[in-house]
Amino acid sequence: MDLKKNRNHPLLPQKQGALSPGTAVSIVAPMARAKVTIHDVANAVGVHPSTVSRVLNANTRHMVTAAIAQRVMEATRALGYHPNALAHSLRTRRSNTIGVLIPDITNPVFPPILRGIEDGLAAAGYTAMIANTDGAADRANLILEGMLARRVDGFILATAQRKDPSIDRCVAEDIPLVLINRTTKSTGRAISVITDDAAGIALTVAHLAGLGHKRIAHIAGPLQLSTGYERHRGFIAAMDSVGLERQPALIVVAEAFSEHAGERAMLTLLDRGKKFTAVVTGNDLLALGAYDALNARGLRCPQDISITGFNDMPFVDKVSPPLTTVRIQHYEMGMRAAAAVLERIKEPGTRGVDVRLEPALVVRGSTARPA
Amino acid sequence: MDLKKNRNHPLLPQKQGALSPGTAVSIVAPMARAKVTIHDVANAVGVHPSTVSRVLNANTRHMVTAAIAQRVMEATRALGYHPNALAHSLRTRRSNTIGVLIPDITNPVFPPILRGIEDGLAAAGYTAMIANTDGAADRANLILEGMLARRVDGFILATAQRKDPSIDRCVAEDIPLVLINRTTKSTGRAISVITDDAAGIALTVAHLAGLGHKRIAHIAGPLQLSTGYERHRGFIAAMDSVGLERQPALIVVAEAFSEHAGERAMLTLLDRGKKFTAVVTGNDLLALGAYDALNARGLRCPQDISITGFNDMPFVDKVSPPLTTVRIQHYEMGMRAAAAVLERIKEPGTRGVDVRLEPALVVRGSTARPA
DNA sequence: TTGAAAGCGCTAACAT
DNA sequence: ATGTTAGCGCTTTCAA
Repeated sequence: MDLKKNRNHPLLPQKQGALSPGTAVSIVAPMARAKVTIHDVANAVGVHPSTVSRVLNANTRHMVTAAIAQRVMEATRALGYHPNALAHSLRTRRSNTIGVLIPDITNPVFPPILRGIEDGLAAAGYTAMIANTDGAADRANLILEGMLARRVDGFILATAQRKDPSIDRCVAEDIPLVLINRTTKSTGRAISVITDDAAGIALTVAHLAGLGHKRIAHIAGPLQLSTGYERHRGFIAAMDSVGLERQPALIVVAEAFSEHAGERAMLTLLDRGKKFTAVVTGNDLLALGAYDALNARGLRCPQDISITGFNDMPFVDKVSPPLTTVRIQHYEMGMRAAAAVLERIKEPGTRGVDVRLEPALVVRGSTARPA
Repeated sequence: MDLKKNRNHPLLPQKQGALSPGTAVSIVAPMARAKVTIHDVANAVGVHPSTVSRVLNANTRHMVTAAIAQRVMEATRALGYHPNALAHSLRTRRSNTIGVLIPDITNPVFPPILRGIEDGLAAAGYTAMIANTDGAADRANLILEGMLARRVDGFILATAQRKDPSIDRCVAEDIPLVLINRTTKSTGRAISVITDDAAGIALTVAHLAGLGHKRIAHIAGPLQLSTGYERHRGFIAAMDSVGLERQPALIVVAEAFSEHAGERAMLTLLDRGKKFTAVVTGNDLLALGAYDALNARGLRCPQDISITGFNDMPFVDKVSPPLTTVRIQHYEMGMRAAAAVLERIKEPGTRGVDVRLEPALVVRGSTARPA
């Protein structure tokens, strides 16, 4: 508080503020503290603050004499000047920050996606502000408001529901918005960066059919999520296309993309009594849960039942048995999403183009010929 | 740009700014856009901006008449007012944001820690700003500067080296600082929230000794990290304390806490030719790498060699064989760290107290009696 | 090429 | 209880 007085009298014996607090701590304290502003730099050099500002800004630096620019730069270093991004953003209306919403960072699919986003953003001088929604709409809204208040320049949402009010909120706010991994029913002006989910599932069905499986079950993810929906749709289409009969009794929709839900779904499947030799699950977590159910029932994978996952999340090659799954381009997806928001920020007029990444089948130990 | 004119004439036929851009897009555009400020709310209600500010601020709300407060709140909603956190922070010098530096979010130990941090922070109205350093000091510094510029109110660092210049930087800046998971040599005014690493390792050594192992090897993490250092130190102390002879040839220091480094270290150990029946590794990633090495050499775990990890990171119970490891309190650690920064922000005078969490042994399938 | 002046949106003394 | 005033630290016309 007494520091501001200091700022008004730059000629007074410096460090006043740092020393006054009293306690012995001030001795231990390095110089630091005294917040030095563009103002201080200005009259250290003997120029006007606006000149300093010009020097500090890459695209206005050219309008100031090299000699002066030099002295300004020296002064910033000498005084230990550090720009205040808050003031900068307030004035320029750009925060160089992108809000990123994910369901839960604890889900292993997201870390690589986030790395892609962060790296893509960082390359352009932008920063990600990440938050977990736990799939709760009200929490998502709260977070959204907070980020809007912090004036993020755009959003990347990994939380999209097929019908999603918070997306409408962003669209209404007319702020650059990209949907990642999941998409929504009518994207409006939001653009999306996703995987071709149906194609991915088709890969697993073809693989299983090739192995000789006839009775293939499906544990679908929640259908209000585009991933759950598309993979389910893809399963049906693929079964038809390889000419396998699909039985309603062999399809169960899990209530979440989680291990626990996967286990329960598998148990349900088993309890229905209909015979099957393989199950295509909506993602790796579901598949891992299915493993647990199998163990609980004394069945073996792949000897008794083959299982496939989706995502190829980290360490899924290390579980027992190693999971046959669909590899998606996590990191690339993050990078593309970053590029997309950045581009929408630069060209607010344009619509932007949706990206659909190709998945690939990774065959491991959880699938085999039926007994 | 033309929007600001609009703001100065709140009585003019609204939406001017939104329409003027020309293109057909303006028709599609919802109302939004026109950034409404405290000012607009003020003269919609017919009061002074500062009154509106008082209403909006929880701790000044009591100084304004209930009736007026009511009308103000209605106006904010009617006009679609949303606070500008940037302006708020600039004025109050508090951003309600904490900078969080981690080595790499892709390392499965961190997500649960981050959740703890985020949840702890969110409960107090604070937000985490996360970034990955990849263990690179220069990258860390860049990020640090960026966050300092954004005026974060404090830092939580999971990146501490035992000797760490960026920590000195923060201390010099006199900004609340807490070290998490790892700590540093002389913490100065930084406080740390860590696990009792030596005690954790002692648990594994005792377990192995109890199983009858005599010749126990150790794959240590990098010794410039407190975790690597303390666990290594703990291993030596524990071996002495259970009365087992330790052979220098049975200790190898991995160059990183990674699977790859673990694999190489295990290979080195095997190549040295000294017999051993068990190996205590510095963390789970190292242990998983050791698995790979064993497989490559045609050895089996635990029949030929028992292996222990450290961290009990997610899914390590699902690998084959399920890993015996030391469980640390990831989430709790995050929570405590959040609480610690928050407290240091509230009481800048106090030193704060270091936290050392107790680890627990989790016995699974990777350890057994020696052959 | 540089300086002056105004203001981004908000809060906090200080008056009244 | 409310209004006045003066900034927070920066950028950006507009003049000179």
